[in-house]
Formats: sequence, C-alpha cells, structure tokens
Amino acid sequence: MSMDVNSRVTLKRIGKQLGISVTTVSRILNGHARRYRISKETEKSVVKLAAELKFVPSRLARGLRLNKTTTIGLVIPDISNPFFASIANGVTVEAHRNNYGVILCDSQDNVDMEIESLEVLFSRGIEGLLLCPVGQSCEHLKKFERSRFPIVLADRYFPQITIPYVASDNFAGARDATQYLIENGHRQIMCLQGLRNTSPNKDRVRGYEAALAAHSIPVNRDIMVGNSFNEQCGYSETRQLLENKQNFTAILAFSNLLMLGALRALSEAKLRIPDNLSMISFDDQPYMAHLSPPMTTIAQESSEIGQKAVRLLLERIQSPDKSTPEGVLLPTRLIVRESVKHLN
Amino acid sequence: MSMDVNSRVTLKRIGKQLGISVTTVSRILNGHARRYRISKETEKSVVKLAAELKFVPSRLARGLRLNKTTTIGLVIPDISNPFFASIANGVTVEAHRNNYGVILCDSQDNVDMEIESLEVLFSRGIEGLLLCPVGQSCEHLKKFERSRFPIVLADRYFPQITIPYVASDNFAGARDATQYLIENGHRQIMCLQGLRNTSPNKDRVRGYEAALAAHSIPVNRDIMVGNSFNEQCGYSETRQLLENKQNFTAILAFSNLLMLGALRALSEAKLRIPDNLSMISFDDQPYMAHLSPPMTTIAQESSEIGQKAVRLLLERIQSPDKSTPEGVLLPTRLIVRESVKHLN
DNA sequence: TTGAAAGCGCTAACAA
DNA sequence: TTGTTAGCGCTTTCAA
Repeated sequence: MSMDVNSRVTLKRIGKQLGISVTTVSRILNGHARRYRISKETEKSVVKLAAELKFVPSRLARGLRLNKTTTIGLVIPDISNPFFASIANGVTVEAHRNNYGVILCDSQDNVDMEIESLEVLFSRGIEGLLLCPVGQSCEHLKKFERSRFPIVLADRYFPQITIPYVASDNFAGARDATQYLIENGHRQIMCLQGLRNTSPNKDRVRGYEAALAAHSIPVNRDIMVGNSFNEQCGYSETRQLLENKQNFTAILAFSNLLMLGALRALSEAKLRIPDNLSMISFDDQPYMAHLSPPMTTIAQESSEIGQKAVRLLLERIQSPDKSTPEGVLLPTRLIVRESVKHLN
Repeated sequence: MSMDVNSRVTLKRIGKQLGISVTTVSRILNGHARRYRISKETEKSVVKLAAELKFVPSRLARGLRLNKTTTIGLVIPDISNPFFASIANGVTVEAHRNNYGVILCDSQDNVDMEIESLEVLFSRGIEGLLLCPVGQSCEHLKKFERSRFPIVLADRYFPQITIPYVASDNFAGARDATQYLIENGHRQIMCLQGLRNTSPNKDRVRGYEAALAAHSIPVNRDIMVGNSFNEQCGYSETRQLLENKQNFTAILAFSNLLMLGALRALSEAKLRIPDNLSMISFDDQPYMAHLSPPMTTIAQESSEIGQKAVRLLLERIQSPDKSTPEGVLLPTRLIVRESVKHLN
C-alpha cells in the first residue's frame, strides 16, 4: 500500500530486490511474460514478491507515459439534487465496472464554474468528459464539436451544437402527463417551468403544447410560468398565480423541487390536492408515494442516463473515430397515484 | 486547452517558441520570477504566450515530480442516498475552494468494494482520504492508525480505532427526539434501527435508552427492531410488529428511508399518523414538510459534515504531524412538525 | 530471454 | 539573470 512515502513499492524496488531490471518486472506485471518468453522462475518470483509487497502501479506515472489515465471527468450542477445524485450513481458504478475512475466537479449551477471545472479536469489528464451542463450557454463547448476529444452530455443538450448526449424523452414525458390531465377533464393546466432555454425545459413545453393542440385546447401563456428548477421558484410562481386569481385546475411541475414549492404555496393558501387542484410532477422519488396525497409523477431513468452516458463515452475513448449516435433519449414513465382529480 | 494530443501546450513548447529554457518558463509561471530576478521582458513574453496558448500545467507530471497531486479521494456508500449526496456536496465545494480535486468512489454499501476503492485511489496518488465507511468492519483501516497518511472518516467512526472523524451528535439527536415523544405522553416507542454495530446506530440507541432511563421507562427489546438503513427494512419490520400486535404508540426511525418504509407499512394497515401512531424520523429533507402529515425530524448538518471533514483533512495534509482533534460531533436539531400526537 | 536508455511534463539542485 | 541536469515511476523502442 502506498500510504508511506518512503515505503512506496515501485517496479524499481522489486527489480532491485530480485536483481533484475525494471523492464522485466514491468513486462511480467503487465501480463507480457509469454510474449517476451520470460522464464517461469523469474515470472513466479516477481509475481510473488509483488503480491507480498502489495505492489500497486502508479497510475500517475503510467498516465504520464501512456497518455492514458483511465479517468473520466464528471461535472454536475448540484450533487445534492437527487436527480443528479442518481445520475452520478450510474456514472460511478458503470465507470468502476470498466476500471475507470471518476473525478467529480460540482459546478453549482454556474457556467463560470463549469468552465473552470473543465480546465481543472483537463489538467488532470482525463480521457473523456461527462458533462451535465448548466445549460444556458454553450459557447465554451463549441470547440468540442470538431475536436476528437471524447465528450458526452447528460440531461441537457444543445440543438445548435453536435455533441453526443443522453437525456430523457422530455417531450413525450410532458405530453403524456398533459394528455392524462386532459383525459381527466382538465383544460386549464398551469405549466410550472424550470430554467427556460434549457433543453429539458424546452422539450417539456413542446410536449405540453402538443398535447393541448391534439385536443384543440388553446395555449394560455398566463399560466405558463417559472424560470428555475428550484423550490423557491415553485413557491413564488404558484403563489403569484393564486393571488392573481388565474383560472386553472391543475399544475404540471417540471421538477420535484418546483413541485415542493408549489405544495408550500398551496398549503399556505389552504388549498388541497386533488380536491381543489390537481398536480403532476417530473422526477419520481421514493417519497412521492407518501406525499399528501400520493403524487402522480413522470419518472426519469436517471441512473440509466448516467450508465448509458458512460458507455457512450468509453466507446468514444476506445475508438474516437467511430461515429457515435448523436443523441440518445431514454423513456419516461407516467406513474399514476392520487394527485389528479377526475373532473366530470 | 489540452483537448488535442498533438496540440498539448507544454512548458517545453513555450520555451522553444521563445528560445528560452523550460526552467525559466516554469519559474515564471509558478510566480517565482522575482525570486530568480528574471527580466521583466522575459517574464512578460512568457506570461503572454502562455495565456495565448491557454497553457494549463499537467497536474499528472507535477504530481509525479512533487508527490503532490492536489487530489483527495472520497468514498461514499451510496451517492444516490440524499444524506450522502449532501455530504459529497460539502466535500466537493470545500475541496474546490482550496484548489483540490475530488475522486469519487461509490462503495455500494459493500466493504470489499470499499477496500478496492482505497487501492484504486492510492494508485491515483491522492494526498488524503475522506471515507464514509460502510461501517461494520475496520480491519482494513487499522494500518492508518500508526500511519502518517492523512485520512478522515465521516458519518461513521470506529471506537476501537483512533482515526479522526466528523459525524453528527447522534446520541443527542436520538435522546432529544425520544425525550420529545415522552413529553408528549409516549412510553412505548418503537425503535426502528439501521445497520447495527455501526456508530450512528449505536449512538442513537444509547440516546434512545438514555431518554427512557431519565424518565424511568423500562427498555422493551421487543420494539427495538431493524438492522439496515433502507426502505425495505423499515417496511418489513414495521409490518412485523403490527402483525404481532406489539404495543407501541410511536415510532422513532433512524433514517429517512426507514421512515418511508414504515409509512408504507402503516398505509397498508390503514393506520394514520399521528392519529393512530406518532413518528419522528432522522434526516431532514425538503420534502419532509409535505408528507402526510408534515414529519417531525432530527436534522443533521450533512453538508457541513463534508465541509468540516475536508478542512480537517487539508490541515492534516499540510501539517501531518500536528495533532488533529480525534472526533468532531456536529449538532442535530429537532424540527417539530405534526407527526407527533400529544397523548393525554 | 533480458536490459539499457529514452522520454512523458514537470520542478529543484547545482552551475554559471 | 538564465540554463543544465537529474529524476518522479512507468513503458517502449532498440540492442544484445
């Protein structure tokens, strides 16, 4: 174990101890003994000593030499958001399965920190980059379009830029949810949005509008509000609409945090779900079934997004010239519970 | 930017382009121009070119040379658990603030994976280790006791081993919660435990028993159940007690997941909180206020645990010989909502 | 069948 | 004021 500086086990040390060259030791420990027809005894003695000394090769040195660090970088806007935590879980598990390490950066929902993170990661010699972009600007990503550097986006992508991505089928998710509300008699559906101009938000708005259109329900911009995925936005926007006495019978919340904020506003206004108002929220979480009432949700396969993204990334690392599917959309699933009332 | 292998900007390249040695370039870019009295012009030209070329030093090479990678390793049992995600958030943010990078490993609640993670992290040349141990065995950590290698545990620690740690004051948390239940007239309190033999669990049991003792309430082992922090355990143990018609008026759940499982069992049994049964849960989360009913909780400062642990770790990295406080306990806070009924 | 030497990119000791 | 040299630990020619 390399805990102690002066006791670090290196090829050199093993070689010296056995009276042979580092080269031979390296070859044996990399499984090239046969190829170089190294004598069985030498091989055995090296393997034995390496095991005794618990030799672990320095990936630093190896990375420097081979330009191969078996490390990928992961940039996440906020690891304490359960949706992203779940993506990170998929990423670390799948990376580890492929013997890759993950360096994690938290961009704190801030493009500048995102840019800085990229620099830090590159200086650490990552072989590929997995990025959940903050999402509004992509100027700093343009250079990757023509570059051979392996990169995959997750959750959010940019239509104006061709970089592979893995995301949920947000269009279908929002459309299905809206459709479900319509089938239950709702026509005035508050659309509680997250950060506008991000791909998930735009796709969800399209899905929402498509469902309305399919039932010839006119779009009412007055009840399409919000511009951030957080709880505060859900609270203030809902409260605002309530105070304005806007006319709506259901809320479609674009994130679990927006939903919680809306819930807070409703409870302050003494309104009950689903009696006074119906609701559907994006993101399924274990607690959703225990809310008051159990919440109907649009579940995303968040861990799978992370796994799939790693797989794409490793493919690109292994063969940078093979073309990668530009975008992968994972299905969403409407989980019906009790937060939607059937209007007669 | 080091995206392109053949275009990687190095000290050598800058030196060659300017007709000076790498040494000089290195000194200037490390801010040692003054110390070596390097001429203003040389300095200016180097700084200018480095900026133009967007030079970013290879931390790999630097790490190899200096034995200093400005990287710490973080091992977490399950990043998709919001409690650990929150710790990870504190860790990444605080590490970044100190210009350190974080390599993340998910041990998946498995000691063998934890051990493997350590090896991987060491091979990557981490300067220090931040470990949320799975918690039951610590054989593999013994070697750190006498070692100078910087390590800090978070959340769980081992009394039989002297390694610095940061955790919640779980004893006080459980004691306060139990006390609150007792004050509300409860004497038969189901103690829904997580993994036995882990420090958080043991400390919470002690707190629970201390509160009972303080009110001369005998301990009833029949209603002290559970052996895992997950949802399934909460469900099956609660269900079991219910079926056995055990006599209890309140539940103290040792994690948010246990609480959710208990909730599921109660709802199947058509029991309502707090009318039929009272409940308090460890871990506060944003959704807790919106459960049915709003849940009284014991909040932990999870993000602060991560931050504090990083600070301790960096201290140890900077001065390995200065003695570190062996254990730091962060306060918990009882957040009273509506899940506890006052028995007359 | 084995080794010597070079070099990945960087910094530090020693020289000049 | 600047440069030469060595070396971190590893792999890979090239040579024997």
